[in-house]
Amino acid sequence: MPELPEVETTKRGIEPWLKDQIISKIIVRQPKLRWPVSDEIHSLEGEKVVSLSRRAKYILVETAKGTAIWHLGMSGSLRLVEASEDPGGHDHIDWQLSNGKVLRYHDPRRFGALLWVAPGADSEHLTHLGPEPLSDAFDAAYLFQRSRGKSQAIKTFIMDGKVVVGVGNIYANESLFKAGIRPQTAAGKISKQRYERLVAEIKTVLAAAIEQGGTTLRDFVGGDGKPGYFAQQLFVYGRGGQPCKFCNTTLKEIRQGQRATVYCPSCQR
DNA sequence: ATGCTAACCTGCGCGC
DNA sequence: TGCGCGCAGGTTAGCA
Repeated sequence: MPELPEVETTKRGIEPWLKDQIISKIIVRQPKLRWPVSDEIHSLEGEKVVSLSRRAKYILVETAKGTAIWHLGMSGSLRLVEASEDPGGHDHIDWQLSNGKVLRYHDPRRFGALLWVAPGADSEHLTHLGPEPLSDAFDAAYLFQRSRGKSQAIKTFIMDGKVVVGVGNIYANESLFKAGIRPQTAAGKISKQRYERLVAEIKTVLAAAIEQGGTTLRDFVGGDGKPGYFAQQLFVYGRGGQPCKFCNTTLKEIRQGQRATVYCPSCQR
């Protein structure tokens, strides 16, 4: 479930409990995630957590003996639990901490990952990523330039992590609605002016969702175990066949690259 | 190079 | 009540 706001919320939620703590022990009950969990992850045992950071939808936990990189996939969550709390189904990984707490990774679909990279090394997964959507590097000039000559639909274009990271299916739908752009439009045919609007809406929508702790759909919980409250503010995602909140036109639902796209045929041109 | 499809995996809701 | 089908927040490999 996690999109960028959920990942950022998770990172902020667990950071105070992890930073400067010693990782006493790492228990991997199920190593078969998106990529197998390497045995080298155990080199973090006994190490102090120096810092946490986020790049795209990855959470990086740095120690002197290497960096752990979490990805939550579609259904993953990370939260702090008491050591006395028994693991349940799909609780694949525990990090026992020196403060007595346990960082517990839960992921029914196992599309997530826990990677280990050596100190000072770069992960292959992070090296070819586009700019962060909330950074100054992501602007209309950049998107306009990157999109010239592309016949690809604007929606799949902005969901491509090599173009810009962190724009998942929910926020791609929402920002295209707010920008008034039809999702099927070829990226290469969109004017600089319309990209100005789109970039502004992507930044606004993501920032607002982070502010409110992410979007809760089915089972997401942030690092503190509390759900987010953005879901009721969605204009199009999950609302196919229902009336547009602006103009009352029936929202249309189509598929683009096996993902649901919902848009307003009247507001989005 | 570009852009689309299938695949990874489990759970849930819906229609019958 | 139970069963089968379709769908779900992401990402990558492979193919035309």
